Amino acid sequence: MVEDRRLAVLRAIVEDYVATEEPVGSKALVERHSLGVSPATVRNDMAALEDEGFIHQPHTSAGRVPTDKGYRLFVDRLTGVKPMSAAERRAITTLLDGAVDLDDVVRRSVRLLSQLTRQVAIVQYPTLSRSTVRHVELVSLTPTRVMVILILSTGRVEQRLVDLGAEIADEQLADLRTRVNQAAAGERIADATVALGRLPDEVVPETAVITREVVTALAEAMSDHRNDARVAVGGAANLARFGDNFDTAVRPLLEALEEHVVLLKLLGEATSGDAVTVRIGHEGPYSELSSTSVVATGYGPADQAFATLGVVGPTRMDYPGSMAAVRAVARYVSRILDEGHQ
Amino acid sequence: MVEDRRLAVLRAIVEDYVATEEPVGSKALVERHSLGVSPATVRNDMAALEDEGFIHQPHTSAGRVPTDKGYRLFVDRLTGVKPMSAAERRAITTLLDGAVDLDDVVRRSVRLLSQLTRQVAIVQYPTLSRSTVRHVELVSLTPTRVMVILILSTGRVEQRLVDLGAEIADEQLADLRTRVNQAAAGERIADATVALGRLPDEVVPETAVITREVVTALAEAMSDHRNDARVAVGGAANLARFGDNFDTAVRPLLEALEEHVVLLKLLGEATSGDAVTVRIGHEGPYSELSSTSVVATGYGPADQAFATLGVVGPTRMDYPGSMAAVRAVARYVSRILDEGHQ
DNA sequence: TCTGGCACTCGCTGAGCGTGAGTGCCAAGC
DNA sequence: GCTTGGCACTCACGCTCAGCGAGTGCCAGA
Repeated sequence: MVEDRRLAVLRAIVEDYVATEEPVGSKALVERHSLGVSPATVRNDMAALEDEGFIHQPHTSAGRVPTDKGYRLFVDRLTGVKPMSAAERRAITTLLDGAVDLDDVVRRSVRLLSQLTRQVAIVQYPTLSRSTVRHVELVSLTPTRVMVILILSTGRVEQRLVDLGAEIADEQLADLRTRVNQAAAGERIADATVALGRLPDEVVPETAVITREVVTALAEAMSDHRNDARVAVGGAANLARFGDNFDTAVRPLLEALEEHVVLLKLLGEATSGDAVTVRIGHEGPYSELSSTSVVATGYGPADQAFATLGVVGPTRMDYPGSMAAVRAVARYVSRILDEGHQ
Repeated sequence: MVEDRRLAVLRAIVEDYVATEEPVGSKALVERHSLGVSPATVRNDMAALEDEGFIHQPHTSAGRVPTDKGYRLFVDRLTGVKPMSAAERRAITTLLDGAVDLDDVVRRSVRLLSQLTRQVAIVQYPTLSRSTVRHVELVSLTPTRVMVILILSTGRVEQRLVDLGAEIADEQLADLRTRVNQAAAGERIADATVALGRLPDEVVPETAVITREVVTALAEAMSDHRNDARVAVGGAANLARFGDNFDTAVRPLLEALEEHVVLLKLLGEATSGDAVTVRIGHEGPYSELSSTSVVATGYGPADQAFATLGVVGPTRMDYPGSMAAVRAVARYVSRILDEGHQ
C-alpha cells in the first residue's frame, strides 16, 4: 500500500539519480516513472522518506538525493537479480577463456570487470592454502646467492632470492635440491612446511646453515602472506567519469588504489562467503572513502580458500548492474580455477 | 651578454612557473631572482623570447608561460646535473636492496620513482634475451592440460597453460620433461628454441603431437614478446596534484596508464641507450598527451638488452629533479641486475 | 488518502563594475 | 646601444545583484 509506494518512490529516486547525477524532484519523478499518483502525493512520500533518513535535500529548493541508508535499503530490498546480456556473457567467456596462466586470469578479470561495470575493478590473487608443492628449484646466481623457486600444483609460482652467507658448491646445491624435493614434493603446503623444517637437522652440519636459509625462504614463500597481499587493479580511467567532487571522491580513491593493503582490507571486510556483498559509503572503515561504495564477492575453486574480487565506485553507482557483473565474473573465474585444479 | 641574460630569464621563468603554477610577470621575476636588471629590461627580453617562441602569453595583461619549445631549451641547455640528496640516496639503496626477486625489484622501483619525483612512474620489466634456460617444469593439471613453466638463469619465470588435445600418461609426461630439459637446460634462449624445435621429430610418433604443443608453448614463452609488453605503473595518485585541467591532462593520462602498450611506446620512443631522455608535450606521438612530458632512460645489466623506466607528468614539471631521480634509480637497478646476473 | 493550488525558498546564471597585475611603448639616461 | 622609469592601456578575476525557475511545504477540498 502506502508503504509499498514509498519504496517505489525511493527506488525511482535512486534510479533517476544514478542516471542523471542530479537531485530528483517530484515532478520529474512522476513524468519518468508510472507511479500512478500526482506530484503532490510523491512530495508527501518524499517528506516521509526524508524523515526516515533515506533521502536528503542538498538545499531547500532542490530535489532529493539518496542517503547511504537509502542506497542500503535499495540494495537490500529493491533490486532483483539483473541478468547479464548475451553480449556481456560472451565477453566474459571469450576474454577469460583466452587466459594462459593464473596471473593472466587475474589480469583479464580485472580488465573485464572494469569494462563491464565502468568502475574501478580489484581482483585479489587467489590464495594457495590447499594446493600442494609440485617442485622446488634452486638456481645459483652467484656462489653465495640462490634463487629459490616454488612451483605449486595450481601452477602458481613463488620466487625468493636467498643470500646464503657462505659459498655453496654445485654438488651441494644439487643434493639440497634433491632433499628439498623429496621432503616437499606432492605435499600440501602445511605438511611441506613441517617436513622441510626437519631438513636442517638431517643434513651434515656444514650445510645445515645453508639449508636453514633455503628452508626459511621456502616457508616464507609458502605462507600465503605475501600472496594475500597481491591484488590487481584496473579501470582507474573510469574515475575520470566522475570529474565533479574530484577532491572528495577521486583523489582519496586514487590514493587508496596505490595502497594494496588498504584495498585488501576494503575487499576483505566487504566479503563473506560467496555472496555478493555491498558496502556503501560511510559503512566502510575509511572516512576518506565515505563517498565510495564497494561491491565484492569471494571466488575460488570449490575446495579452496577464497580470494575476493569486486569493484569500487561512487556511492551513486549502478548497484544492480555492478552486482550482476561481479557475480558473473566471480562464477566464471571460479569455474576456470576449478578446471585448472581438476 | 644580452643573449645570456635572455636565457637566464627563460630559466627563471621556467623555474618560477614550475614552482608556482602561475604565469610569471616581469616584476615578480626580478624580485625572486637576482638578475641585476630592471623589470622593464626583463620585459624587453620577454618580448624577444616570445617572438622566438620560447614563451607564451595566455592573454594580454597576463604573465608568461613556457612553451614546449621553451622547456626544450631549458632541458637541453639550462639544466645541470642535480645531485641527489643524501636522504634520497639512502631511500634508493634501502628500498631496492630489500627486494626479494626480479618482480619485486620492478615493483619497488616504481614505488621509489613515483615517491622521489611525485609523478607517475613506469618501469618496464627487463627483457630476457641473453639469459639461459635453467629448468623446464611440466605440471599436469588435468589428463589433457599441462602447465609449462620455464625458469631462466636470471630467476625469471614464465608460465603457459597448454591444452594437449589428447591425454597424456604420467610416464609420458616424465619422459617429455626429461627430454625437454636435456635439450634446453643451460642453453641460451635462441639456442634452446632451436634445440627444442627438433624434439618432436625425435620422439615416438604417438607423442609427437603432444611434444609439439609443449614446444610451441615454450617457444612462445621464450620469445620476449609478452615480456616486452609488461610494465609496472605507480604513483597514479600524484595525478591528483594537478587537479586543474582535469580533462585535458589527467583524464587522457589516466586512460593511457591502462593501456600498457601505449606506455611502452611512450617509454620506448623516448629512450635511446642509457642516457636520460626527455620528451616534452607535443613532441610525443599522442596528441591527447600533448600537455604531458616523459622522462625516461634505458637500464639493465651491462651485457643485456635494455628495458626502460621513467616518469610521466605535466609538461610543467621539475625536469632537473625528475631527470636526476630517473638516472639514479636506473643506475641502481642496473647494478642490482648486474649482481644477480653475476 | 489523494490532489490541485499557492506562496515561498533559494541556488543558479548572467550582466555590470571595480581592481590590479601585467604589458608595450617612449623618451631620457648611462 | 642598452637600460630604465614613466605612463597609458588591456583584460582576467572577483564581487554584487537582480531575475528566473525548479522545487518545496502546506492547506483545503474531493
